[in-house]
Amino acid sequence: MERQATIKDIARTLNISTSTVSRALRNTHDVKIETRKAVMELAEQLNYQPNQLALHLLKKQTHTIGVIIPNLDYVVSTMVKGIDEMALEAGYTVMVCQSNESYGREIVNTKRLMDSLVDGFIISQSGETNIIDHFKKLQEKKKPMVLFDRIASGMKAPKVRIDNEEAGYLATKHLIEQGYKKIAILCGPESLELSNNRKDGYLKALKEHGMKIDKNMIIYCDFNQDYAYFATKELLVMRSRPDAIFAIADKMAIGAMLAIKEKKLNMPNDIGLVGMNNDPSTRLVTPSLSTVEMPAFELGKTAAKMFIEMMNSDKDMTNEEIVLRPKLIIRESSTKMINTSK
Amino acid sequence: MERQATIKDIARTLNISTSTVSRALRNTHDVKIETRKAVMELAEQLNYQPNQLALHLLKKQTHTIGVIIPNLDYVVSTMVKGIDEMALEAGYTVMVCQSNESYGREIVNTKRLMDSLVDGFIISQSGETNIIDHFKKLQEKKKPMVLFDRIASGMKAPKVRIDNEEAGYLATKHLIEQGYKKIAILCGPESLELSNNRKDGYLKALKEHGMKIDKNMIIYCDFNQDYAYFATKELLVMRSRPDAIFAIADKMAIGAMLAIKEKKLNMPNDIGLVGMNNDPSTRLVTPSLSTVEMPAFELGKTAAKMFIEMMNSDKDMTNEEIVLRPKLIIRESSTKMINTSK
DNA sequence: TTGTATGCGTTATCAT
DNA sequence: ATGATAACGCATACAA
Repeated sequence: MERQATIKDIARTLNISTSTVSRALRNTHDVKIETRKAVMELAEQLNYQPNQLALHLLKKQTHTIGVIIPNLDYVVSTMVKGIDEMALEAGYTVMVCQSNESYGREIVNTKRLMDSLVDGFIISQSGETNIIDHFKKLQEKKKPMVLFDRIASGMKAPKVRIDNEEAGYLATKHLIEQGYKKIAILCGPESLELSNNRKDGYLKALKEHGMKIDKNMIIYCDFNQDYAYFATKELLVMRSRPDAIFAIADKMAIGAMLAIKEKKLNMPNDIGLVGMNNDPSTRLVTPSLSTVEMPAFELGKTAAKMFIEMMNSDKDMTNEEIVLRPKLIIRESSTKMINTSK
Repeated sequence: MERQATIKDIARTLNISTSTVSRALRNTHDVKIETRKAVMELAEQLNYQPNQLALHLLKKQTHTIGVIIPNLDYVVSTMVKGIDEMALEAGYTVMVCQSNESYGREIVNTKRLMDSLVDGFIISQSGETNIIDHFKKLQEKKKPMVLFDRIASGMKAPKVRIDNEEAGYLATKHLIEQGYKKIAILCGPESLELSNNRKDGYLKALKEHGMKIDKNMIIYCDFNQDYAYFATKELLVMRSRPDAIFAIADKMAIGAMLAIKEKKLNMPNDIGLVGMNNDPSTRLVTPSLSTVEMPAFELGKTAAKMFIEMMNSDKDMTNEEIVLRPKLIIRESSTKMINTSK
C-alpha cells in the first residue's frame, strides 16, 4: 500500500499495453469485454486511483479555482460558502487566499495561486488596493476571472455584485424618513468602487429629499472597527454634529456605536445608526442595529456559476454583469418614530 | 504571450539542449558563464516561469496543505489565518475545505483534497463526526497529518490543541467563586473529545468545591445558536433551574442569552453566563459576555509549523502533542459580586 | 480490438 | 561544460 498503483502496474500484471488499460478504465473506444472486466477487477483490487498530477500536466488544467478575498468576516465567509458549494457541484476545488485588506499580501497571494496553476480566479479586492497591475497580469496570461462584490475598477471581466447605489439609497432614505436631519456616511476606502457607489446612493437620497450635502459628513474610512470608532469620535465633537450615521459595513457601525455610547448619546433618539451586511452580531447589540442585508451566499454561488459557465463555453462574457438586490432591515438603532412617540 | 514559454523554447532559440537550460536556470553544476547569461536573459525576456505541474509530477508533491475545518466562524477563521501565515512563510499553499459541521460533507472534502493530491492534511473534525474511517484512510495512503483544536479521538497523529479541561475548570471555578450554586454546562456534541474534556474540567471544579453533580445540568448540544437557545429554554423551565450556565462556545452562549432574556431573567443577578472563544460579539452584547479565550491564531500557526517540521524531518512525530493555555476573560454576564453589592 | 509511439515540462543520470 | 536519454503517469493519434 506504500505506492499508489498505476496503469503500468495493471498493464504489466495483465500482460497488455497501458493504452488498453487506459481505454478499458474509461470505457472509451472498443475494448473486449473480458479484458475490460479483468482490468476493472484488478484496478479495484489494487485500489487504483488515476494520478491527478499526471492528468493536470497532460490537460494543462487543474480544475481548481483561486479565490482571492479581502478578509474572512461573516459576509465574506458566507460568500465563500456559496462559491464552495457551486464549485463542488461542478467538480472544481477551491483555493482561498485572504489578503487581510493588504495590498502587498494580495499580490503575494495572486502570485501564489498563479504558481499553483489554478485554472482561473474569482476575485474580491482588498480595501487597500488601487493599483491593479497584478490582476491585469493574470489576464495577460489568459487566466479567466470573475470579479465579485468588491469589483476592482478598471478591469474588463464578468462581474457579480449587489446594487451598491441602491444600498446607500435605502439606508439613507430610511434615516431621512425617520426624521434625521444631518446624516453622515462612513463610506469605506476611496479606492473601492463599492464605497463610491454606496456614497452615490446616499447623495441621491439626500438630493431627492431636498437636503443639503455637507462634505464634512462624508468620511472615507478603512474597513475596520477601530478606524470607524475614531472617525465617529471626531464626527461627534464637531460643532454641528450629525444626528445619524450610515456605515457601509457592520463592523464599522459597531465601531461607531462604541464611540456613541462613550459619548453617552442615546440611540436612536439622539443619533440614528444603520450598518450593512446583517452580521449576526447586529441582532445582539443594544440597541439592535439596523442594517442593509445582501444575499451573500447567493452572490458567491452566482460568481462561481458564472466562472464555470465561462470555462465551459467559448463565448465572450467580458461584459456580463449580474447585479443582486440588497434589502433594508430595520431595527432599534434607527427607528426614531416609535421611540419618540412613546 | 498566448502560451507560457518553456525550457524547450529557450533551448531551441539558443541552440542548446534543454538540460543545459535547466542547469543554467537553477545555477547548478558548472555552466559556462556566457551560456548562463544568455539563458537568463532570454528567460527574462520570455517571462519564463517553470511549470509547477510538471514539477509536481516529477517530485510527486505539490507543496499544498489540505486544511479541513468544521466551519468558518470567528475562532476558526483566526486559526486558518495562523495556518495560512505559517504556510506562506514555508512556501506552502493552503487548500481550505469547511464541512459545515456535516459528517458527509467532511468525507467529500477529504476525498476532494486527496484527489487534488495535497501533500498532507491539517484537520479539525466536524461536530457530527464519530466515525473516522475517512481520516484513517488518509493514513493508510501515508499522507502526513496534524490534528488541531477538535482532535479526532482514536487517531494516531501529532496534535495541537488547547487545554480543554483547564478551560472548563476556569469557567466553572469562576462561576462558583461568584456565588452561583447550580451551574449547568452546554458542552457540545458528545462525539467530540473536546466536549468531554471541557466537561471534565467543569466536573473537577464542582468536586473541588464540594458541590454536587446533577446530570440534568449537563447538556450535550450542537455547535449552533438555535440548538443552544432551545436547550436553555428547557433548562429554565425545570423545577430547580440552574443559576449559571457555561456554554463551551460563544455562539451557544448567545443562544442561551436569547432564551434568558426571553424569560426576563436578569444577567448576572438571576443567572450567570460564561461562553468560550472571545468572539468579537461577546464584547458588544448586553450584558457583555464573559468568555474563555484561546490563542486561536497561535494555535493555527503552531499546527502549520508542526506540519512543516514533520515534512522536513523523518523523525516520528506521531506522539507529539502541543497544548496551549486558555485564558478567562471576565465581563458583566458573570460578575455577580459587583452587581449585588451596589 | 489492441499495441506503439509521442507528448505534457521538467530534472537526473550517464555519457561525451 | 554540455548533450542525449529516460522518467514522472496518463491519454491519444496512428498503425496493425
